[in-house]
Amino acid sequence: MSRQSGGGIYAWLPRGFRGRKKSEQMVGGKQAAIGARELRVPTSQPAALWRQSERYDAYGPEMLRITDRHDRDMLYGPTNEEQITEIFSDAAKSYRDLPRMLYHIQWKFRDEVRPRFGVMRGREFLMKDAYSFDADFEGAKRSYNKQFVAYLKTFARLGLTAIPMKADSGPIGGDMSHEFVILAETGESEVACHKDLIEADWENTEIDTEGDLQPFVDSFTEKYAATDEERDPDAEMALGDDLVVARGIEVGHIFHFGTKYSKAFNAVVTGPDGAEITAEMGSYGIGVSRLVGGIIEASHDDNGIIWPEAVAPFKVGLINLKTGDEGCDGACEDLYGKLQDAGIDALYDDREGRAGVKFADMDLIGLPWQVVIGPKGVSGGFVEMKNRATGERQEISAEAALAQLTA
RNA sequence: CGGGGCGUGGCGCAGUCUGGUAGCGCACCUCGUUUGGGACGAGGGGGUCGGAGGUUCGAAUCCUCUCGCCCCGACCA
Repeated sequence: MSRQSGGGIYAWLPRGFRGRKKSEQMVGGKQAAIGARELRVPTSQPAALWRQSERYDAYGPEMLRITDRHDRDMLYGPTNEEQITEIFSDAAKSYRDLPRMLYHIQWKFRDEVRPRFGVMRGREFLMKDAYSFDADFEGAKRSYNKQFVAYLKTFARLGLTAIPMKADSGPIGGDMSHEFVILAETGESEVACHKDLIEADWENTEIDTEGDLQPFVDSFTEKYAATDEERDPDAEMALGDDLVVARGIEVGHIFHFGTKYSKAFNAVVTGPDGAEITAEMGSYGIGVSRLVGGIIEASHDDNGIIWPEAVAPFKVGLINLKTGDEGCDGACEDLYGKLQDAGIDALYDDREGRAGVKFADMDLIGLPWQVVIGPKGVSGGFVEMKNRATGERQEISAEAALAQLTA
């Protein structure tokens, strides 16, 4: 899956990489669906940019500072508001350029005092960041709500129960900052919320993201949900049996921050009346590398990982029980070829070795489906198809298996 | 940054107290027997013991310095 290269720094090995890549695509797809456009800004940044927003000195030792050969101060980006705002500022001149939402998926570095939980909290990590630019607060609120809904859909698609919890929104105030927390046994802190928030099925809820999302968002935010430091004993008491307390991992954070950066970078457009409008901004993050850790944390059993189909490195694992046997090799290669032709990602175990090892390894890898082909099946004209999550097996023809996987 | 711990074949560890030239399990390679749920036998390869300096006839082991990593806390996607 991954291998540590230094404190809080990890290499992604092929199988883990595929899972991460799928997660990226999934997360990105949900951003595109609400109209965000993808771009990419560099990992290394000039310190001057951060001096302009007065964050260079404010950021502290978490920022990895670098000096280049000309003795210029640079840094490995812990986040990207400055770059994106500067880009927007250069390009947008008219109110007609608003609203605008941009996102990217990029590596960041935060020199955490104490990295831990492996990829869940590394120093170098992959993050999806979206930034919104609106003409006024009402517009910013619409953008915020779109992201709110997109986040619910994103996490639901990954089989995760992600609960939006009110977060500290700093000097801005209001309820325009939420952390999305998934529940997992090894979460880093204790969280509490109304049980309705956990039981909701949002993946299959139809939501018109162009309509008024406020009532929908309100239906969440009016229910109690709090991270460790925000908890309210009185409110929890009042909930009684509706209260759920569990460990949580923060995988996303959305917030509105007004004009802090648009002022610093003169992100100003001309309004319909010729007056200048300073863009209202918000930013919306999802820790993608952390998410992969969270998915595995939330979805495994004693035998190994159970990948959600949306982000599994491969959809199906093909096991040749008797490599070297003409019938088994032929049947496997035939099906493997057909799966590839159909565009189905398949992992083929053609190792020589004992059946038990292959079964155990495939369960450990945790692909959603397994197709087992052995001498019995070859002579009987069937393959065995197993669902990793339920353990359900069925003996069906190779054609039926193919049909089911391509459906 | 405070507190604790650990660096010995690819992985997990023993050996360190009480110095005598490195061992175990797994993995790997070869051959044979096995073969639908983590096989067995025989043989084999691989480590200047994190690094530097010191003490000593002799250092994985003792001393000094240094680097790295892990865990607990305060902090973060």
